[in-house]
Amino acid sequence: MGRSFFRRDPATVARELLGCAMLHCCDGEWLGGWIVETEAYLAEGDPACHAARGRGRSNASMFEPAGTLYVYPIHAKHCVNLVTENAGVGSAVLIRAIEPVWGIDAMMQNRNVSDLRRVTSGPGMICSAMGIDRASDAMDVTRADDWLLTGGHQVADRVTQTPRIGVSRAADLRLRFFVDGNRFVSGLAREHTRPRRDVLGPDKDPSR
DNA sequence: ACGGGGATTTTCT
DNA sequence: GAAAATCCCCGTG
Repeated sequence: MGRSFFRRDPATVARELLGCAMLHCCDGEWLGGWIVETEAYLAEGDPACHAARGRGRSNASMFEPAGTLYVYPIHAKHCVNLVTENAGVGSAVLIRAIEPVWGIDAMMQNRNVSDLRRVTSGPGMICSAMGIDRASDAMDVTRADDWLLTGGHQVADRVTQTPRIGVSRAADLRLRFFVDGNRFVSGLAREHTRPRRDVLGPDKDPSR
C-alpha cells in the first residue's frame, strides 16, 4: 500500500482501510490482522482532531507526510493512527479494531487475556497486543521494514458509518466506519443496550 | 511546579 | 450503567 493511498481525505482512507491488513513485527514476530473499525479526524472543521489547535510537540507527526504513524498516549494506554493528506495538513485515521490473524498467541499474551474478542477490539487494546507505543510514533509505514499495510478483503458493501466513539466535541460528525456484523468491532455490548434508534427518530439520533 | 482533561479499559453493583 | 484506574501533556501560575 503506497503513499498515494493515504494522501487522500481521511474519511475516504478510513472507509477503504476496512478489510486491509495491518502488521507490526515485534521481537521478530509479525503481529496483526484485518482492520475492521476506523475513525477519521479532519484537518478542517473538526475540534475533536488533535491537530485542531495547531502543531505542537505531542501531535507533530500528524503533520508529517501521508502514511506516517501517529501514536499518542491516553489514559495510560496508546492509540495508533495513519496520517492522511499532504505534509503540513493535520489529519489522520484512528485504527479502532482489528480481527486478530497473525501472532495470535503472542498478542493474547501481551494482552493477558484468553478471549480472542478481547485482544484487539479497541484502540488501546490494539497497541497493547501489537507492541505499539511512542517508539512507533512518526514512523513511515510505507518504508519501515517492521510495518506492513496491505490490501485484503473486499468489504465495501458491508460498511456501516456512525458518529465517533468517546469524543465530546464534534459529536455530530459521522466519521466512524466498521465492517457490519464483524464480531471484533468495539463497543458491541453498548450497541445492544442502547435505546433503539428507530424509536428515537431520525432527527434525534445523528448515528442514523 | 500544579492541576485537570482525555480519540480508554476494566471491574463492580 | 457507573466509576475507578492510570498517566501523559499542555495550559496556567
